[in-house]
Amino acid sequence: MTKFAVSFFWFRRDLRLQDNIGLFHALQSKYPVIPLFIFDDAILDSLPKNDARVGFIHDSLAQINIALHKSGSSLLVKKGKTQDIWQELITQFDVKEVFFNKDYEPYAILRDESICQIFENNNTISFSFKDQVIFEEKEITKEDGLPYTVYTPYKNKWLAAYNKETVLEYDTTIYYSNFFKSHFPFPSLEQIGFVESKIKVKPYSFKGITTYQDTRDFPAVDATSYLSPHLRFGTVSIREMVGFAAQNNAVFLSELIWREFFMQILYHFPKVMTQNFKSAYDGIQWRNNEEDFKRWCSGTTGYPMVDAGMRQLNETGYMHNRVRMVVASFLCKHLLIQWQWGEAYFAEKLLDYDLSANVGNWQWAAGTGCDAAPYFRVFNPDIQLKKFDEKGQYIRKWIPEFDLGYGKPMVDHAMARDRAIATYKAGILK
DNA sequence: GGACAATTCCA
DNA sequence: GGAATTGTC
Repeated sequence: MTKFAVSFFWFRRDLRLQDNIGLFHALQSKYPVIPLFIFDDAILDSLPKNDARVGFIHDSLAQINIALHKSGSSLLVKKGKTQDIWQELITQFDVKEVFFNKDYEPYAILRDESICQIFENNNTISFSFKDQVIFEEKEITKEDGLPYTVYTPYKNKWLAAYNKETVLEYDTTIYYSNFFKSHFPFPSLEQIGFVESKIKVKPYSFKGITTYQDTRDFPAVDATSYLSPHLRFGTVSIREMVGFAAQNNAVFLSELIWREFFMQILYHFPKVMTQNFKSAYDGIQWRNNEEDFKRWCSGTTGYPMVDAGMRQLNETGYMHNRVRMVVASFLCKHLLIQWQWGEAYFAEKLLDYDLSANVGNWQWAAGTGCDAAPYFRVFNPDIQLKKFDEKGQYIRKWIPEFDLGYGKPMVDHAMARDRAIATYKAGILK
């Protein structure tokens, strides 16, 4: 039996057809292109069966599949070990070329190296592209070529480089006729081994970007852009969003630059996944009390701002950014629980969970990170509440029993603050 | 005297 | 960012 000579486009965290650089190049291959997604066992095995992010991936793939039907094509969806799937595909098809967009996480880098070895052994040519970011890890560096570890100079360099660059939109639609004609079966979520979650990813809004600097500190005002899960899974193009932010809101743009800042930090310092960026902080004697941690997770600390945030997270997979800072500071400073515990909890719950941003921001809150909050900065959850949710609308939304007499704080603020500063002081190596 | 703003310290 | 201290009406 002769095998079809084909090319593949491999979707990973770029779940869109439009303005997708790897796909744009794939469709100009001289072979028909099979679009592929692999549900990777190495990632899925550790997730709960109702993980909302898997549901979102599945929904996004379904939309891509429907769009492909219009060109007489369809998405090939596989589940298993990525290596095994590719071994199987190269026996089924005469795979001439494979195109994909680069992913910069340590696991992804190793995985892609091992897959590219398979391609090489099969005489398959592979092409990878920068699509997920404006500037990748080695494009914005100090004059001596070393990576930045302080945000502001990184940002200045980033902006200067961006203004010089012409960022194009990659129109893939003109090449749709080069998709491989097919009607691959599309698996249900259950066939992937998951069930639907009550938690859903919301659509993003441009309005949230335009009003960002005026509304971002007030969690009761639902002015959130809800962009983050879409950037995480690539259901929008970063080029489009950066372009819009650059035109409309410099503060929002700055947040998108933080995203790339933390991505390059993770790339150059992969130890930050598990260890303090500042090793001088390794001597801090964390209390790491399990009962305290449970109260934090469940939103029953007795501090309304903290509890409302954790309940919003548990119920929706989102948490307002200001509140993220408050709950993170509370865990690390008031409870003296190491940031890794909070990081793991956010990783499980957040719809927009991204490894680089999660460890970057947790280490920022703990004070252990690069360009982090100073150790003596301890957010006062009650003052934060007064400043940013003056009428108590946010806390009442997530704590319905609030007016029925709310519980006592699990720790006294003044005591916890002094304890945190003293513990850090004693633990930070000179 | 006390309300509130500005300043300084916290490595 | 918060708390203590100092300044101002």
